[in-house]
Amino acid sequence: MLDLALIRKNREAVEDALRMRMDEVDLSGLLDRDARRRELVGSADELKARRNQVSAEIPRLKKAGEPVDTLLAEMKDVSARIKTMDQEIRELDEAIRDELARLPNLPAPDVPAGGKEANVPVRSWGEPPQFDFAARDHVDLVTSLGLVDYERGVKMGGNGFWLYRGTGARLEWALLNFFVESHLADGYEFVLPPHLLTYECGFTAGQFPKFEDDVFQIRGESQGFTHFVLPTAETALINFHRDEILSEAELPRKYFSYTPCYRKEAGSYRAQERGMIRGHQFNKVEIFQFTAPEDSERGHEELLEKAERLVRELGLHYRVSLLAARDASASMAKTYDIEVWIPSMNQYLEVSSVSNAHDYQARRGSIRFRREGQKQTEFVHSLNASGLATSRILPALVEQGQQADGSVLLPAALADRLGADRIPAASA
RNA sequence: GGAGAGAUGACCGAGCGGCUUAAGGUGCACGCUUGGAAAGCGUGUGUACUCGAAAGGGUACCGAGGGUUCGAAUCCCUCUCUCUCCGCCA
Repeated sequence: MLDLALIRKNREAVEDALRMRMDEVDLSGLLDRDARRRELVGSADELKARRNQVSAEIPRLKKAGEPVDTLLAEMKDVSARIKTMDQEIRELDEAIRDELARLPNLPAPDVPAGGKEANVPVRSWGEPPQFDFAARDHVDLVTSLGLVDYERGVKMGGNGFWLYRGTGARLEWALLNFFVESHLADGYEFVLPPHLLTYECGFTAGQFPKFEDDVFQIRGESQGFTHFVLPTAETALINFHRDEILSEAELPRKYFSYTPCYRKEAGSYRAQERGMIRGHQFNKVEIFQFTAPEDSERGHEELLEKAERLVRELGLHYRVSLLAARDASASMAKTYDIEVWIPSMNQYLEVSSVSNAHDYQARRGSIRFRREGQKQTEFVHSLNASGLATSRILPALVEQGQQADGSVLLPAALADRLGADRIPAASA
């Protein structure tokens, strides 16, 4: 959510920034409603002050035996007018909040305009592996090695699901453990949140109202939308401190979660994205920070470095891009993507989005802090990053690590956990 | 799922139509006191909107929403949540 006071003061600048993300921007309706609302609040408050004053007067006059009939009549009228005004104020409040809630975040000053094509390469690490044999793709590899069972996964969950089995399940678990231990070592607090969340959680995250249809919704018999299944742990973690006021000394707060992530991905199936590149359920460890505004830039770089380090320690070739305004999530001011190389697709795919929301989510969820000695509260900044999602790491691992004999070499970080430095070729 | 109880400020807790500017206590902050501390005494102690350059006003908020009334924490209605007991269950 954007700051309405900022919009009032710098309408032109805000509209220009929004145009980087929206085709049509016109805030005049919003500002008209805001002006009308403030005018009404002023008049209604005056009438209420009068009412309070007279209400104190009446029992005094009665006690003194003075007549109060004219006052009572006046107050009856005053109360009726207040009621009408309050009603209109409520309607305006709702309209303003709704309109404000649908506006995306302002891109940070160093974010390039444009869509995907305008993304800026930041750096890359390693080299794409060269194969002197016929390299296989991840679907072929994980299936023949007995790591992932797509057919049985689909039998259980339908299209878009898979299951990990045997060594594949152990590999998946080892990856997640590797991530978890890395964040613990860096002093992040481990949080295992509910997976079914209330509407309010999705609103705070910036997921709702715009993207209500992207998540799996749980509906009650008559009350409609009661919960949704989290599409990322970010939607849970941002709500950790919702409606709280933190002290300056408590910042930054650093958390991480492991959860499966559930997404509808309706109509997004592409033949190229078969396997586990885009499914309805995948595993992810999410890292999160709440910081003071002046520290969020540093926190953002810290999260980027943490996520990158994980990919590096897995020995995977990757690159980092700064996303252009229209390629990043609408809630975020600035986002880096870490993309890992998938040889069979001849393409880099996102394994981590590292984002700084500035105060956009904090405003939606009223997450504030107070500086030492200050009375006024301020909104915190919120930052999130995958650290990491496994559903593209595993394909990258098996494809980049595959050997001529059909086995797959494992990086030390995983070999230690699995007690073997390679996955042997399928015996058949 | 059944039955009952409750929701008041950072916390505990009173209040049950105008004597409430939400009593009293605890905590916290500052001051007095002290060699230092404790105790004691004093003062202060929320969130938000709005007007204002500021100083400072005004308004709202006693779970949420609506109603009755000149006036509601207090009366009425609806909803939500929490707790206790019983049942079922991983």
